[in-house]
Amino acid sequence: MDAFFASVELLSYPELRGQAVVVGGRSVHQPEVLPDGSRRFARLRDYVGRGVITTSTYEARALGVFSAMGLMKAAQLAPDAILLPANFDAYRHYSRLFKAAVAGIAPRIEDRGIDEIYIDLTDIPEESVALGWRIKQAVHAATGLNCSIGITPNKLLSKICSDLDKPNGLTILGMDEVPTRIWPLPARKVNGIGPKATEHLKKHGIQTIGELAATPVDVLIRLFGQSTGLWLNRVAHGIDERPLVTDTEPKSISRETTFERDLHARQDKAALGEIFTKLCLRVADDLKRKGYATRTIGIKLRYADFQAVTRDITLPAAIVDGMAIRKAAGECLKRVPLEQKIRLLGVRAGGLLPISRLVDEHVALQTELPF
DNA sequence: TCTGGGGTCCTAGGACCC
DNA sequence: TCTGGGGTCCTAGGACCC
Repeated sequence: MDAFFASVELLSYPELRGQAVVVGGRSVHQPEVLPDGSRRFARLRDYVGRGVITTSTYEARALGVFSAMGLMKAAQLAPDAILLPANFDAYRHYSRLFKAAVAGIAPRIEDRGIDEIYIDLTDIPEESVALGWRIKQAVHAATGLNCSIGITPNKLLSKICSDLDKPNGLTILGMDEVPTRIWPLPARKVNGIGPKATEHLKKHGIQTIGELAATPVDVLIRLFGQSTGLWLNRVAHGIDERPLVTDTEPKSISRETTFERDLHARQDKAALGEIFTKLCLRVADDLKRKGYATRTIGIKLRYADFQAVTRDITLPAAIVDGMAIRKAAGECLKRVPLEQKIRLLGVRAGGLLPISRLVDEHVALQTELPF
């Protein structure tokens, strides 16, 4: 989906179309409705506090303001940009709508988060351009939103191609076009090559996917290790045999929060304790709502210097209860240094077991009892 | 007042078991 | 007077993605 969060907001605030708009920050900058019915919006320059941009419109991107950028920094680049708070319930609603619209045409879908999917079009007997536009029109009819699509032989190439013609793009690519259309692109465009790998490649004179393809595989293995080296060689040639995955069980459920100001374990003990308990109860609530029990509880701290540490503990039996989570998380907390001030605290539940299966095992156990 | 929140996957070492 | 070879589980950290 194109600039998904911002585009959903524009459905509510059509007068902002064509302007630099960003979504992010803490939710204290709701638009104000004036007596004449018009709305007054917060500007980036008015924002004070921690937070990042989650989405910016293409007009804001033109000013150098992108996702994950700190709001204070973005305010320096685009002080007049409109700032809207995130409204996740609305985004989840439109996410369901667009996925349902696609499923009406092509039911084999892999979820890749709130605003992305892979679609298996293998068995749909329709020419790709027509099919692509039919999907885009169905999505627009259901949501009023635009998306960008790449139709290619595999997930790797489709992901790259979906990005080539944004916004409202449709790119179709065959294997024979990899040298002409993929090789000129920066290696960073490959899903899985992030900032670190990009830097590493650059140090060895590799900038484009073509240069990566031209690098002997044994060189890549020497630089990146066996598995990453082989993988880099394959993706550079456009090869990707990963299947579409239509249903997956979650592996972990977590909640974390960054404080308005850094807190200290001793000076702010009461405040931290309250936040900690709240996080545990929220995780418990999420578990219950989604129907999972957990056997591994973990915590995460981020110190004032942005260094993060994690600790976790695996219990002999699965739990769901909030206070049991709090107790296990408390054990983890004892193993972490607390001299430095803290900016973030998080609680995670791993080793998830669907409660239905847990009950089944319990029943099975009972029926096996000899007495 | 730089740097959110929710995830997945991988690596690597140590414990432990057969 | 020299210490195997698998396998799994647990823990911590880090890269990466949306």
